[in-house]
Amino acid sequence: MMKRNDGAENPAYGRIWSVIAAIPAGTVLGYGQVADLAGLPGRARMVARALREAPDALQLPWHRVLRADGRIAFAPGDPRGEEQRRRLLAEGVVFNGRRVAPDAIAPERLLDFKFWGP
DNA sequence: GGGCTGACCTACT
DNA sequence: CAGTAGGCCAGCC
Repeated sequence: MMKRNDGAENPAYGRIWSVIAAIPAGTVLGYGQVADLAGLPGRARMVARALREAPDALQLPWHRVLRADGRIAFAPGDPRGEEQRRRLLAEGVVFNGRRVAPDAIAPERLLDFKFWGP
């Protein structure tokens, strides 16, 4: 019989959560970028699942993760998306309509430096 | 083992 | 610039 909790024990989830926890306030990242920094290229959807399964005890800045084009992943009107937009605004992230300002998206180079140094 | 689902991505129209 | 189509990968019946 399959364990339903198998995904929560996946070590990849731990790396994903670590990357998200290291995102500086006021900046955002795409799911694909998070996956890439976690050493899991092409697994953006796994990042989404990891966020969904993330325990509240970790207090992850989940609101700093959005789509590659800078839009909120949730559908417009979704309470979670509303809260995400509200938290980002509180951090000084500028919204241009549904998308965040391009300069709010952290370049991968910068985060590589943050993790591994020059 | 086969098929559906999803907090996605890229390219094209 | 907005909307659509196909692709990819892992988790769960």
